[in-house]
Amino acid sequence: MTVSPDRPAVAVDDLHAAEEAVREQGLRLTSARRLVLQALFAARGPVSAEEIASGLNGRLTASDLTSVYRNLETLEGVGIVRHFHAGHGPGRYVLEGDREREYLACEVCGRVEAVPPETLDPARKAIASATGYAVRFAHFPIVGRCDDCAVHSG
Amino acid sequence: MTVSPDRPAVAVDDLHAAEEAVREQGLRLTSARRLVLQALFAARGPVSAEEIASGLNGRLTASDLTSVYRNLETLEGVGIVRHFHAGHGPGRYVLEGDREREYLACEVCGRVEAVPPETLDPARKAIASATGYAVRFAHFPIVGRCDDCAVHSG
DNA sequence: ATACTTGCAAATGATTTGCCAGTGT
DNA sequence: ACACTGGCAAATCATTTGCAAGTAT
Repeated sequence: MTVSPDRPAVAVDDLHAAEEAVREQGLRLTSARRLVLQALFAARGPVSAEEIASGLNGRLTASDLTSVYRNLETLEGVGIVRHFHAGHGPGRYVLEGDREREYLACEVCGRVEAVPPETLDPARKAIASATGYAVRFAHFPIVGRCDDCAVHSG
Repeated sequence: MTVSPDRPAVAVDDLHAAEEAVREQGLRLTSARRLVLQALFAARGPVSAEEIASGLNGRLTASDLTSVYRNLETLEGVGIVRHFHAGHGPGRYVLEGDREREYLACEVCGRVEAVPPETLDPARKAIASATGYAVRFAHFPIVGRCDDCAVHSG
């Protein structure tokens, strides 16, 4: 598939719930796995695999980048993690518990902001009636110009 | 910038017009450059740098991949070419003359379809009033489930 | 003539794969 | 015990960069 297929999202509210979800899949709860989860909870927002592996730049225990990638993939399989691409550069990973957040990226200033899903429901509705597509602005952000940048240019 | 900045688009209708546009920028019209333009016109849709370099799989003269990348970048600077990402995998390049087309990608079956901009104007309007963003669905497609796939699954 | 370009090799960045040793259950 | 994992090296994919040789203007 070209884009990440839809998986049933599993919203977990804390580290403990996440560990439960992992166990429920018959997966082992290893330290590397736990570290990835900890980082995701500590980050409070989208982070790259690299950032997780570095322990969020030293704030947490560092771990092996390969394992981080493998665990992120596993956790996406479980449904508690998701990733998206905000432009060129590494993918950004988030907990599904940051539920349904969708992203807006400004093509001028580069800012990426998250909005709750309700914000985009009208747009979703408009797209559905125009094209038949049930949209999720999850894997890619919506790209445009933010207020500020629209004002300061053509 | 995280995403490709907005450039004034220059819609060219044929190879000749494209070559004029290149000349007008004081750029040289080399055979490698011309080959890239030819491929873009022959393709009638999004193509990867690799596909262009292969001469659209043998239908045209092949050329060096590095030069293709360099020329695509140059042509994006001129404003007659643009690229977007339909998912993981290589970027896809299109002529701006395929003016303002925007893309819808189905996350289930992987289909990517182009729609004319008017189709998405209502959605654009909805996003603008909800967020203040002036949206262009140009650098990334809109990801969702197409009609067919929505029917055959949850 | 000479600056812009090409083409090839090598580098880079992101991510994946192979493989064998390590460890949860 | 034994299959699931971790860690490290090496491979892969997309794209970029360095540089000497080529060529539009």
